[in-house]
Amino acid sequence: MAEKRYEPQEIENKWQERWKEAELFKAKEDKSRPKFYGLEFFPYPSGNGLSVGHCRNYIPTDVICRYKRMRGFDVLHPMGWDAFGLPAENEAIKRKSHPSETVPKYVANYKRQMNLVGLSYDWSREINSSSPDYYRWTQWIFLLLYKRGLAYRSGAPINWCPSCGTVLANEEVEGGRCWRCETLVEKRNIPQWFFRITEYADRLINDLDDIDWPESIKTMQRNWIGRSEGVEFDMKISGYDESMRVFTTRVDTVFGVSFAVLAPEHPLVEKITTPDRRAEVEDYVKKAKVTSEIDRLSTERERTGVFTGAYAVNPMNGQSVPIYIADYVLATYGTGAIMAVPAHDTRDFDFAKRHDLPIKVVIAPPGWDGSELTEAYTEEGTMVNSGQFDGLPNKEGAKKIAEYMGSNGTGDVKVNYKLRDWLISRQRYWGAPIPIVYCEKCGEVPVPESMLPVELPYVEHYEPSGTGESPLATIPEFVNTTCPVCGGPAKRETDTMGGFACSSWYFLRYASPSCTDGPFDKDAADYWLPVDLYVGGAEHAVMHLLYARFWTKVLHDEGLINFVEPFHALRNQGMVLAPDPKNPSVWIKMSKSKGNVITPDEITEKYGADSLRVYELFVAPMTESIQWSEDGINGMYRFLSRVWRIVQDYGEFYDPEWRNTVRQESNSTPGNKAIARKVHQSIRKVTEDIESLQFNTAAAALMELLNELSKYTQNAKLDSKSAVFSESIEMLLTLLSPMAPHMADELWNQLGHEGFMLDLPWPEYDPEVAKAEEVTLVVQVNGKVRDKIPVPADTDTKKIEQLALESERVKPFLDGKKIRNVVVVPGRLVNIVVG
RNA sequence: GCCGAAGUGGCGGAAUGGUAGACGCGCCGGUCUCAAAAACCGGUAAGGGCGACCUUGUGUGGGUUCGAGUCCCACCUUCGGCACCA
Repeated sequence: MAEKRYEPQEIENKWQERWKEAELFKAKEDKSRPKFYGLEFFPYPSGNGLSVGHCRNYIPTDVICRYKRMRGFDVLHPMGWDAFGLPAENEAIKRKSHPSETVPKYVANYKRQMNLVGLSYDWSREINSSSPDYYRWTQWIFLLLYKRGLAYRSGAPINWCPSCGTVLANEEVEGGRCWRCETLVEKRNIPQWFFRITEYADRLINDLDDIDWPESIKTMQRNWIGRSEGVEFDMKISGYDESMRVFTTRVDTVFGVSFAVLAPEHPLVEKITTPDRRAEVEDYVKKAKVTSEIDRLSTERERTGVFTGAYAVNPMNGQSVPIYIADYVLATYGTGAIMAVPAHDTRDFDFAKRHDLPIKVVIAPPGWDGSELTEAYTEEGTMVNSGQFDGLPNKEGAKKIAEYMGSNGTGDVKVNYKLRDWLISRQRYWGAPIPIVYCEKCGEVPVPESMLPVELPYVEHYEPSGTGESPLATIPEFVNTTCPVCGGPAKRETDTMGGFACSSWYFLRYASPSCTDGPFDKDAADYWLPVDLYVGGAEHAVMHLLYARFWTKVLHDEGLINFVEPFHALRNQGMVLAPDPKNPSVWIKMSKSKGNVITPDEITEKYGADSLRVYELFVAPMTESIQWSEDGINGMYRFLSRVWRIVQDYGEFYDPEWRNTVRQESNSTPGNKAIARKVHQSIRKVTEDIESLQFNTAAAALMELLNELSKYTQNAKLDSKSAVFSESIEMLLTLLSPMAPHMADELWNQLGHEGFMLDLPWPEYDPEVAKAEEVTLVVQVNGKVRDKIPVPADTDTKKIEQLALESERVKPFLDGKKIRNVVVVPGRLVNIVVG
């Protein structure tokens, strides 16, 4: 047989064409079979194209989808484009083009690259969030939220990114900076559209218990929502007919209040400040306004604040305490006012020290001798100096005080959240227009469903104005319209929705991507959803992954779907790291801006897509970051070349009818028996590993199988068709096919078969064949290995013990010592305990 | 500071409480070759011994157990997240 070298470039393109012609990856809705919906975060198409880093996201899902297909599932594995939004628009600006031109160009390139890697997407379901067919339904869902009272316009202070020229949601601000461009955000007061995600806070926390997500992401969401239970109560302000309402989670410490604090922005500040304090207070308020955002970034912040001149009364003991304003109290959380208990809160303690305020202990630490505290005591303890509550454990005291306050009307149990409503307006061009018009007579009017989509007009100059006004506001033909209610003159809302609106429901659209009478077909959504496995980066923990859960719950409440969580299992793939060109000993994330990108194009050109795929699967568990290594790829190329060669060298001994005789033949010689055993052990191992997403060890198992098979072919001296060899090579190719699909299909055809391995059933292992006949008995003395004895797998305990004690290697260690115990673990080891 | 994840050869990483280092990379030696590359075969935790073997070894210190990389306690380090949320 003429030896053919393994030239992946030749075969890969051929098979990609054949897969396409056969529509091999088209999702079938058989419905008599189980379904599997595998999904990756849909990317925004960038001009930089895909790197091998992006492939780390797509390859594992591709393997599991191909595997599930062979397992007999109806598989949905779609791909689409997060084409609306800031990243796409910024990129077009940078390249002095228009997003409507750049997006299709970049999409075509992404698609080309994805096919190059052999990803099994059903392209008949491709979606694009910037297409009117799609965003029409984004607008439709906006109106649904509006109808349900979950979308509203408000003038609360919001975060403004001066560089992006738009407002941002809270989730898009990281450490006081814009998450995209790292510019410091400013506070502005511009009326904006919000989604009332806070209404779903409790459900968003509780339902986390039912989904298979990384614990770290769940924790991040819980912390972001930040539920805390406490008590809200009134403190009367001396000399005024006013009181300040405060929130505390430590009502048990209320007898230790030695001052109270208002946020600088609190409306009461103006009213209660005494004339002699006014100048200083106003000065502080002014400073707080200007510097608070920047200050927040410094870790060692001073606990500043000023006295207002007013006093508040502690409702529990009637004591008057001074009221301060301080920027460590936030206007946006709770009531914007607190009771301060320096003895039991570290911030209040610092403030009290700095301003010379009393520190009164009311929760005694265990063994407390009455001395002064050197730092706040925030742990549990016994209540002291707390009137009738003295002597109670503080937790119990908290309950009693809350009850007492409830009964006399001073306070109530209250739950607060850190979560703020989701700000959706953007003063940018490239997004779905918010479907609202403002009529002089009728006021705010939603655009009727029949008039959707509100199309985004094409404009030459779409750059952000930076004034807080959307670029759409400069287009009279867009702005001026008629009121859908009264027909009178009206103006359109000119803000667009942030990109996270588009991505909050796209996974539903794939179920019925061309549905025209709704965002999706209910039956199709109920069949395919929820997503069984969702793979993407962890950076979306409190953005996309939170928003999508919220929208899913709203759609469920409207009766449009029958599930409440969109993504059953979630995994975060690890990053691909490459050396920093500025400092090659440092590994950093592969990115265009750092100049260390490797493209799949150059790698497939050199080694082929299958080598790239196996490399990214093998090098580490999918959730770990990896250090890119071309030597590593070459190793995978070598592995695949050896698979290739074994078919070239021994393919003539392959018999497609091997099933008839294989068990007989495999029992004929020890060599046959051993390789058959390895084959069936490998089927078990690879199956289990793919099921549990441990692709690295699955690939390692295939390498082991190949190593054994190579030895077998060298020793067996094959001279005619062999059922044992045939089973081995067929199983090797089958198990390899989800990871290296091009090579598998090529060799499968070279062995004389038609069609695609994807259409084959996944093999089952035979436990009888996989069973080891002989095991290595490890003999330990006091836990140290002293001998290894091969024994038949079914040797009984007594015999094992006897063999161990008779071992020549073991004897010297028993010499002159008393045997105290012999532990026998059948099939594994013996431990002789001497003393 | 709080929360989360993780520390294993030269490197990436394997190990239901039961032979630590599977598999791969790199390196060393060999075969083939005029030579090199490729390919193939063998070796490769550290220390000791001619050797069979022995000793040590999974971040540190304790503990539980016949037996601990794995479980428990304390600590150290790295990475990721949050950033005064009362």
